[in-house]
Amino acid sequence: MHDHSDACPGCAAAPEVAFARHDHAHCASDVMGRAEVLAGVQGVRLTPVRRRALEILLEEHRAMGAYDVLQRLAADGFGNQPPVAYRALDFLVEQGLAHRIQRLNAFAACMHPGEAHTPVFLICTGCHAVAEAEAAPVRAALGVAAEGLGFEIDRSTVEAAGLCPRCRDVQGEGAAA
Amino acid sequence: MHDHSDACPGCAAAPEVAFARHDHAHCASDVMGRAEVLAGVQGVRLTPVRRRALEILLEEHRAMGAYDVLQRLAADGFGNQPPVAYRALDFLVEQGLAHRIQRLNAFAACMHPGEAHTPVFLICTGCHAVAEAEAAPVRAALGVAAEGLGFEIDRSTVEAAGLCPRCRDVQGEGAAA
DNA sequence: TTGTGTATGTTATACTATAACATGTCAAGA
DNA sequence: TCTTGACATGTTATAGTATAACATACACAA
Repeated sequence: MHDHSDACPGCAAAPEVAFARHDHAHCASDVMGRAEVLAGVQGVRLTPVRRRALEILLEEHRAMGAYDVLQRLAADGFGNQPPVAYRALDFLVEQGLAHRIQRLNAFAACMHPGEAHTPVFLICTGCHAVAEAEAAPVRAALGVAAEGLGFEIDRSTVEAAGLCPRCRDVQGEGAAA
Repeated sequence: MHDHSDACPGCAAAPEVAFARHDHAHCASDVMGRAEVLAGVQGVRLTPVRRRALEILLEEHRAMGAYDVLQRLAADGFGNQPPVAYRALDFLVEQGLAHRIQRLNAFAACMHPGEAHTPVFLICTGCHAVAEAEAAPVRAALGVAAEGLGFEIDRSTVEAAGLCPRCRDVQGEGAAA
């Protein structure tokens, strides 16, 4: 587990600790702060329900279904009908503050808000953590493949399911025992 | 539009015509033939409902929702409850005869059965055609990104939405006019 | 023929998502 | 101040996607 002094070198800034144990609360507050700033810059409003939805995603640090988020929001006094959650989540996705994980029909907080990216997602099937990985080389390869067919890419989804370092170790121990 | 003599140089074998007009019926029967052989080799049964589901996907040459397939199956005298379609489609996916397109909650026939692959999908938002593109370089890049985080990839999904050559041309004309 | 495994059919239900409309909030301009 | 308009939230209702559970049928081997 790494510790923090001033700037958070955690999951938001350093991909190599995405799956490592760390003071995620710090990362979360760091991301929240950046979200505030971004919303101001982009001229959109990070209203209570939207802010809370983002906090929930950050607290969980994993992909959550819209109905899971809804339940949490309702518990906090917000509406408890599906559109409440979907609207907040759609807003976050539009503003680049959250991502939709197609494979899971779920949403996860963006750990790099403001860096205008479409990341590659690594989804751990053991602990359901989701990390964002370096996407540029993958996109480049994808672009080449598409170009060969005369296809013009607009948006793309790259998601990998597998085991994060910790879950892999645990499984290894289990198999060894 | 290319024509065929004996072996089909069409969409199954030549990615560069995936989006080109061609005698898809030929490709379809070619793929069906290979599916028959594969089923035999793998010791599984390509039963009437499974075979018909694959034919439907091949005829359409695009990603279809399970309920669309179900409707077609029911019209052909098979059961008309969701599990009928899902079971047939799941079977096809398991055997590598079809692919699931996460982004669309839909299924498409595999154009390269037996080549044990997890392709990259190019989904045209204009005509809804789906092509399978060269995946190796993309996977390699993805593997590198995952390795950097100590993540072990099991399965991955790579899907790009955009415009196929024909739809791009049509749109270009529209914009020019 | 009788069991065993697999496939199919059916009912019911769970999960995911959005359309449509009512109400509320807030700031800019008359 | 009032009004207006844009945006946000809340609610009802429904559409779309997927699976659990159980009953029936069929094929093949013992």
